[in-house]
Amino acid sequence: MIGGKYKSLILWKLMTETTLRFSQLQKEIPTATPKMLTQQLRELEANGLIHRHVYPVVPPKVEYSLTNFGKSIRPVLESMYIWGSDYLNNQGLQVNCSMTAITDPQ
Amino acid sequence: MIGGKYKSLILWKLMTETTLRFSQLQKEIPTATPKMLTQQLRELEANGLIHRHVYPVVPPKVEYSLTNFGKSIRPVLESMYIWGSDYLNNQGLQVNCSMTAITDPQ
DNA sequence: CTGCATCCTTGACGATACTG
DNA sequence: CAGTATCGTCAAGGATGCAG
Repeated sequence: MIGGKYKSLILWKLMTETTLRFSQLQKEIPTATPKMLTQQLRELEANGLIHRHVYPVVPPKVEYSLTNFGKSIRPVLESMYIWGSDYLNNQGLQVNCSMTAITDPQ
Repeated sequence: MIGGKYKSLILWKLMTETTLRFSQLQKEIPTATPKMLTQQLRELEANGLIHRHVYPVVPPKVEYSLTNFGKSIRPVLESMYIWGSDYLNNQGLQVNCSMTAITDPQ
């Protein structure tokens, strides 16, 4: 369920923003191609973690938000974030909250 | 750093057992081939999460244990375990603490 | 703007056999 | 007992182009 490369980051962004458009997610996660972003968003939706709201307008507008089930994993992501922050601080590094900081550099 | 398929499970086993031999880990994680188990153990060691103690005896005896750094991720694994358990309970399922329960069935 | 279709590369992982 | 060596597969992910 959390197998994808960007899923945890998507969820993390949605934790703090409550609602995000597709283009906003692209800016937040520039390393993810549109294809991958779409794919992982659909999988998160299929697993009931996020909700996809399509506005029937031109140009298209789609907003993503967490479901209650999605919100339930907040403690997990928080503990991961805390652990990662502590680790970086011990290394004398800054937490920049981007891909390179939250995810694994290895 | 936690990219491998069995790493979180290895760490989890070491959390409760404090020290485990290679053969014990094989029994605990039967789906992992010796090759994969070795590989992931070496990576965890390289990342400073576990310690590998080799006894110079015949037949060989190797024990694995958590380093202090490895112990520091306990809160992360615990929150994941709690979240997973809650989810399974809501589904009316039992927690069996094996691969299929802790990791993602998807 | 928000995707989908297609092709391609890569490396994680599995299977099997062998060893000090 | 605790691995190593080799080969093979397969699917995740990237690049690019097109579309409603």
